[in-house]
Amino acid sequence: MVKVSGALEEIQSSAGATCRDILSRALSGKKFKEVVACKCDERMYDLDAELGNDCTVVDPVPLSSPDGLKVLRHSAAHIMAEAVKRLFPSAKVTIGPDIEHGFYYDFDYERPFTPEDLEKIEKVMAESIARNQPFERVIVSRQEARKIFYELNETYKLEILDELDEDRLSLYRHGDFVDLCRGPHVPSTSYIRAFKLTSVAGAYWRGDEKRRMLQRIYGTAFASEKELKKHLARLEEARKRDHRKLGVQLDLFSFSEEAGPGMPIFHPKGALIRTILEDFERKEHLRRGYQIVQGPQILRRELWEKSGHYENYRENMYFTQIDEQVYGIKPMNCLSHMLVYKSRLRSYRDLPLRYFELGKVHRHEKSGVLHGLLRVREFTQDDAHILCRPDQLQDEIIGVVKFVQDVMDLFGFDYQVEVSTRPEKSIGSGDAWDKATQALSRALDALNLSYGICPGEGAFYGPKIDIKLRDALDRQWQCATVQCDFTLPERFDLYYTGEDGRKYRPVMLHRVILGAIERFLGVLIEHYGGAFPTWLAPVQARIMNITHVQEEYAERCAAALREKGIRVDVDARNEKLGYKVREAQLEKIPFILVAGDQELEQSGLNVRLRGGRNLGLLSIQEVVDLIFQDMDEPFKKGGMSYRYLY
RNA sequence: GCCGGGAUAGCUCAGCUGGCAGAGCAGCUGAUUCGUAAUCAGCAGGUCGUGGGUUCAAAUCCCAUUCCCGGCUCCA
Repeated sequence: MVKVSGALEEIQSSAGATCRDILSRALSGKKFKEVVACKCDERMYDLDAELGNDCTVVDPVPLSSPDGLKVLRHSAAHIMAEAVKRLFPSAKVTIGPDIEHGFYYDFDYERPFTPEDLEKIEKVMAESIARNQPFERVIVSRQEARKIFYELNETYKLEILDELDEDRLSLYRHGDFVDLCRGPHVPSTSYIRAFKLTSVAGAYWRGDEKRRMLQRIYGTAFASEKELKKHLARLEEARKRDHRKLGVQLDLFSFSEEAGPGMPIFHPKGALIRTILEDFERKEHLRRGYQIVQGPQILRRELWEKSGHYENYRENMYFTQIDEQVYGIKPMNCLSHMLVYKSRLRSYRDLPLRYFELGKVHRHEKSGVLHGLLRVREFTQDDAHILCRPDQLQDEIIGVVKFVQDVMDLFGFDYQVEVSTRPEKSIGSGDAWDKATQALSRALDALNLSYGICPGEGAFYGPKIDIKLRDALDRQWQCATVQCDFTLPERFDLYYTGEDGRKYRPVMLHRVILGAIERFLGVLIEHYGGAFPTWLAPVQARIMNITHVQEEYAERCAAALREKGIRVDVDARNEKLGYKVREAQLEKIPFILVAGDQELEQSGLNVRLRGGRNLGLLSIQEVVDLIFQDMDEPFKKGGMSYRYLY
């Protein structure tokens, strides 16, 4: 007997029965039509796969489920490959997986594909879908597979074959296209009801920049035309939240070809926002037992040699020479923090020492990776180095992660946590790595955070925790990070005197909370869609008069609010109220305060919130209280507080 | 760094196979004094990213270059 999820009765299964047999009996015709594959014990199978004897519960995989979409998109990738081979027979196929919002397939072809090629490919795909060709799974021996792909001159497939361990391999065939593939696939091509090819891009074979560059075609597919349209509309919406666009619209920052790529220029409003963020950070770090330090912007080359940066990081560094002496412009802040530690003898009683610096760093990033504020060449890190005794490491990591948690809650971010373990090229003893890695994951466990593991992704000097945020287009960006370091204390010969009077090596953590202020601000702009919470809004309130009669009153009100520390301006232009309101809305100012005759008479202001809600006439004091209350609101959850006058 | 695409007024964009560089918004001036997302009129604004070439003639075609965009690699 087999149980089918979502069906009432158990189904009698016989030897050789396929998923299709079981599911078609268990589900209504309408429901069954939507099923593209089936799942048993978390493994997906083709609808026409035979059901193993040990399978007792079968989950149908409907088209529009996450798993169904994966199957659908992967199948669409095969259909795209078929179309490409038909149009460009000498193109060689490589791999074509489904990805988060669609699929891609990489081809090796003598010339790059053009947008016009994409249209042609789409057309041929539509034909293939209209023919409703079945996807057929064929199991062959390694020998047979080699023969097939050798005859097709699919050299990349032969390379993949050589790396597989299995003796029996599965191929999928539809029409005259065959591909080495694990599956599963939709039963036939007409299951692809809505698809679109979105872009072409170069991609290295096997992701290795030393190997050949292939042509990658991206596309997406959905269970219905409606869902595809919805997806494209969502993308369109997301583009409106793009911080590069909002940065111009809200006059926050710019880039100048004359200044140089990756060098952000902050305009008054953008600079104000980052100043508020930075002040908040200074205050919050002091509250959490950090000490603010500050080092020089350029340091002698010899020091970078000592730290290992000159050997390992030189290509990313800027240098300058003065009087025969080469200086490196700092790409990281750790060096001067080491020097602060070394400036006197340290006792075990002094530890932990937490040195914090809003340090501006320069890194020569490759030109192709620059991306608005999210990837720049000059940026400011909210950087700290914690030096502690080994027995303090665990608590220190917990403290940092808790800090990250509080701050992410303050902004309302969803974030992803990853622990990266020892890479192949690394230094330090296995024991030290194990202990540090354990300390990291234990800290996350202690705070009930779920996390992924990235094996071998750690820094060469130690394991790390990365916290990643998503931008408007769902791309992930690393912001906070906690990294253990076994080398710098060694290289700088840091030590402290223990209880027994002997020398001991302190343990060191590098950590950032926001990461880079520039990147964080970029993500923040997209997160809020430019509508900053009141505590961060560069202009918190705008007072507007209706006719020139109230102009002086409006100015008087503004002075009163400014006196309380509220960032307010006055729009006294000779324009209609509707016009001024519209502009303030577009500037996403949290409070619109109207001063008309009534307000003048009653010594108050009429309050309209950013969302459009109108609170009516309030006294000046009530307006002040309202704005303060709104500024404090986000801090309540994390037990933090912040109020600053500008 | 690599592959592809792009750059026209402050912003958003039109300008077809080479033939006088345009619109809306913003700006300035004037009129209008108005109650919650755009009042009307006029004016001004461009080395068509930069450099070279082809041509009687280049925003348009070719080459180089800078920067931007989408990916790859890398990373806060």
